[in-house]
Amino acid sequence: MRTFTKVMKALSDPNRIRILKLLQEKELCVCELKELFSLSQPTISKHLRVLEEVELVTFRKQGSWVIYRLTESENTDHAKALLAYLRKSEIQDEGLQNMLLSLPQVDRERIKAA
Amino acid sequence: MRTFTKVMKALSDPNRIRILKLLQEKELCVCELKELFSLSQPTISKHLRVLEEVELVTFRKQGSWVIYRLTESENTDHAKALLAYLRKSEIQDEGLQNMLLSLPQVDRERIKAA
DNA sequence: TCATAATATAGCCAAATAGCTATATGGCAA
DNA sequence: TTGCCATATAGCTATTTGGCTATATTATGA
Repeated sequence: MRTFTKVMKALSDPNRIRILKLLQEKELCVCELKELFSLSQPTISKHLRVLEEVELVTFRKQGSWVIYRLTESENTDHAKALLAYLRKSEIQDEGLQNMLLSLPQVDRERIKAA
Repeated sequence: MRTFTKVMKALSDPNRIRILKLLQEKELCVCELKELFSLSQPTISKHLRVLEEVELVTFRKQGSWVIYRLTESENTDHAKALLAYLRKSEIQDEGLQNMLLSLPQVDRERIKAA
């Protein structure tokens, strides 16, 4: 029960849904997400932690970057099932649409150079 | 977006999940749910209102009873999709198991007589 | 080694939430 | 009517949550 409701709670915040929908397109580091959102870096990190705690996302470290991606696997637990559901769901949201449009221009190498 | 996250939030409380799993078995009035849960009647009513607002449940009135049931339909919106998911999901919870066991004995006619 | 960039953690605040008690509303029966 | 049962609403409280700023941590590069 606890697992289920924790996953649901993780999915009940619009910014976390936006993060997941963006990660559907490609893996992203915190600094890239920070550039896409109008949120402070610690707030982004906190959301990522919530998503990671219920295994909706995982990360790898590359230098000082922490690069997040969706948990992928054929498991049938709630997190995986709901990620699959989210993937096929159309989520109407202007903010998200704009982020998806600017996503191709977002690039950690460029952010680093700046 | 709002619709999606509101449904998720409705599903992020253990007692509301228990209510939905019980309604999977049969429709129930508030007084029957009150007998199953260790919660005050207003708290039950509040949870039902949350579920009703996102169309996870509907109700009909019969005398002074308000009888709730799962929203059933072939629609493909989030509430319906997640009800279907919940229906096929095993939710491990001792409290819920016990309620399911005593469910056959719960009967609004008997409660009325008492 | 030291400075800087990327990220995480701590701690604060305002808003939301889940519980409660008290009270209002609506239907039915005497 | 009047009283009672079932339910809903109002309003309180403790806790959780999503945001922030300030600070700690870690990796890189000069």
